[in-house]
Amino acid sequence: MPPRTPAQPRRRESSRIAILDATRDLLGEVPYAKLTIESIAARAGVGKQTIYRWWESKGAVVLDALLAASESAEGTGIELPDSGDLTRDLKAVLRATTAEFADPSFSAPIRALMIEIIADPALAALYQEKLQQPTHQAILTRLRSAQHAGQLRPDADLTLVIDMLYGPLTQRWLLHSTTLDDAFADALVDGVLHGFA
Amino acid sequence: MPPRTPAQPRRRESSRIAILDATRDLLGEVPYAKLTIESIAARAGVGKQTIYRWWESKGAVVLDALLAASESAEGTGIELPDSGDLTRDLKAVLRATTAEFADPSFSAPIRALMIEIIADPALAALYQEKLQQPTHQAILTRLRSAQHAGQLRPDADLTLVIDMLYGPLTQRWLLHSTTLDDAFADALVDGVLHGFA
Amino acid sequence: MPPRTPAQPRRRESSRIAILDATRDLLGEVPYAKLTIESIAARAGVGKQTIYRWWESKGAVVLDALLAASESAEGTGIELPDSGDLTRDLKAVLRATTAEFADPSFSAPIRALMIEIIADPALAALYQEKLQQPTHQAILTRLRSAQHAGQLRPDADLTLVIDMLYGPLTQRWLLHSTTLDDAFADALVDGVLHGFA
Amino acid sequence: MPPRTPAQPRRRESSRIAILDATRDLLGEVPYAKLTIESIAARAGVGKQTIYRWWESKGAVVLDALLAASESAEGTGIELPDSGDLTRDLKAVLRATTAEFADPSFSAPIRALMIEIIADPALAALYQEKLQQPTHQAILTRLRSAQHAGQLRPDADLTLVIDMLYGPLTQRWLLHSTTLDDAFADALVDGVLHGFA
DNA sequence: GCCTAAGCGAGACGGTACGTCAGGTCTTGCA
DNA sequence: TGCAAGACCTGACGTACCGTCTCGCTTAGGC
Repeated sequence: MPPRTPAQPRRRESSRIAILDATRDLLGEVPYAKLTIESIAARAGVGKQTIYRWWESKGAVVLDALLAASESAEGTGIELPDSGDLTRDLKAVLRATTAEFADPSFSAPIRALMIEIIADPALAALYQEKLQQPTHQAILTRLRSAQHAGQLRPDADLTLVIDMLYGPLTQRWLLHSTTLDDAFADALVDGVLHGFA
Repeated sequence: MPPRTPAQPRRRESSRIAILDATRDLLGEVPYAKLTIESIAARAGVGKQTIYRWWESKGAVVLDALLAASESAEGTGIELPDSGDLTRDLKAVLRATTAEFADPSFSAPIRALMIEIIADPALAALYQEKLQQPTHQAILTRLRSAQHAGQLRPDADLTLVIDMLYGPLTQRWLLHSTTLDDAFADALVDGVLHGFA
Repeated sequence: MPPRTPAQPRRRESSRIAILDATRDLLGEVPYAKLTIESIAARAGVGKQTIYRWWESKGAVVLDALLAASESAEGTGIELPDSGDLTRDLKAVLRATTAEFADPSFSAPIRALMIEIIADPALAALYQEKLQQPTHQAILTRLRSAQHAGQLRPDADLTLVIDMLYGPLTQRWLLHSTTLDDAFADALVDGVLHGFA
Repeated sequence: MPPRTPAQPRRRESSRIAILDATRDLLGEVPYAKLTIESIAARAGVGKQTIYRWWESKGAVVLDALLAASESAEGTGIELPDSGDLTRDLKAVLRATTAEFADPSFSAPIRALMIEIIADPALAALYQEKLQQPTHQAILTRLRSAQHAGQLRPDADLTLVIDMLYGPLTQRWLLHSTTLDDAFADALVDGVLHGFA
């Protein structure tokens, strides 16, 4: 007797997409507190159970929605500019991030995700693996290139560098600081690269 | 008719304290999502209306609860050690913060507050003024002293320094990163003070 | 110190009435299977919880709705005609019951209640006490009068007589028998009074 | 090409039996409200669709389940005792019915069926034809024999007699009356045969 | 020291969303 | 092609809290 196929669940792709689309739409329309499972299901034309069947929490849906968006946006992968001048390149990247944070249609969904992540370690792990890691990889590549070019100390902890670049930025953004602008991005890059002592 | 006295609110102090105590207790016992106004009122032996009368939101109650705790803890004010060696002093401070973050009974309430702040700019402003500012003031004092001693460049943006010290730390903590230890604190201080270029 | 009043629940009468009215209205409009707690609450302009707070089950609501209707209808109490001729009086009463059973607006609610009662002994007890007992009382009075007049045997078990009058009637009605008419009512009365041997 | 067989439904007998068995089992185990199509399908190891394909409603399944049970029990047909004494024979029959009603494993399924019947005229017709009619036939036979023997009036409406015997009994049983015992059965038979006037 | 208005505990209320359950339909392989 | 398995949309379930409201009670000023 042939091994019976374990009846793998025949998930309906159209529903999956409708749910993620609805989530993204709603994130742009209503304050996050109003983003309910019911509203997602209604907008997607889907039963609530279908959401509960495939996602563990609302945060997981939001993460997936953002993931789908970023994947369709990137295509193959992200790459940082490499002009040979590390300072200039990093400033460009951080300024871009700053601009994204300033645009609610971009930042609102991520802010929503952050709220879920902070309250849910499991989701945080998923976030790091799926969303953060690709970005970090791209920056790492650029930093290594700078290391080879002698623009960064050979023993520099590149992970730490990344955190020192993004930590303060994210911090100010999450806390609704008004002083999150290009000047700050520039000063941050300078500070990281030259130190203060 | 005599001029009516302006009827200044006769708030009951014992209820205020009971509410803040109950909030702090519950933050240590249940996951933040389970911290409801009703549970606070029940635990405090207080009517719900009494909470709604005096606080604008659950976040405001949480902020007040933490405020009350920190005030009773500090007494007059915080002061950083000043051994003359800035590096050593900052490492000590960041290691202490790291330790606090590692202790759930300490960090859970702040994490809860962060969730509220991220979703509510008004609360964020209150947080910066009431809770963050005193701490930052203390660090600023220490940094200025270091500037005078020539251990920090005279033109250093001290606010930026603070963000570069705390941003990465907070970031890792909020995202449940496992690599948040003394070594990281030390490397962070070294990175900020010496730069990587 | 005076004994503290035990804070008896301050139930809102207007809601109670709105719920019972809505229940009765719906029983006349939709098939019983569609009578949901949610539809009652919506029609009554009331939160679901208000129903769950004061009634144990949907059946209890239905019973109360019928009770309220019958109370407002009767006023003080029911009384059977007493023409001196028991046969004639009983036939009149059973024919009236037959007519009620034939009118859906009358019988649909009771049919609904029966469904609940059959599945719930507790509700059955309530039904007997609150709805059935008054009717039976009235018939009992008439039967006793007939006993005194010598139209019924002195040792007749009047409760049994009532069941023999109403049991077959109800039975046919519940089972949707088509042969439930005045002729049946008449024959039933004759049968009960004279027997078949 | 051979003439295509006209695709008569190839119903799987084993599934039919499994469904009826599962229904009967569950009726004895769980309160009727918990008897769902899903639970039947799961217990029978059958897809829900198979039930929907062959039965119109849950009530129809229940009816079939009881039908199957009674058929297997009886064999060819039921017959009442005929001792020559109608009173004695009827009392024996009604006492037996009373005993059945008192045994939940016997009466629970019928009670369930009653609930469905009361709400569904179509099912009621089926019930009368398939389950009730055979029993009534048997009683009719016995009553006719009594008529010939002069123990019943020649003009007695035997259908009415049956209803007068079973109506009160069923009534009390459905309404969970506690006073449903042998004494009641006996008094009922006496009442039907001799009347109360 | 009494009077009176406010704060207060309690908790009912109209709502919204939760997460679950079952209904009845549809789809996908297996037999 | 009948069937098991189970995903799917639908809609109701009973619960938890929301923020508002109404009750008496208590309690602190102002007379």
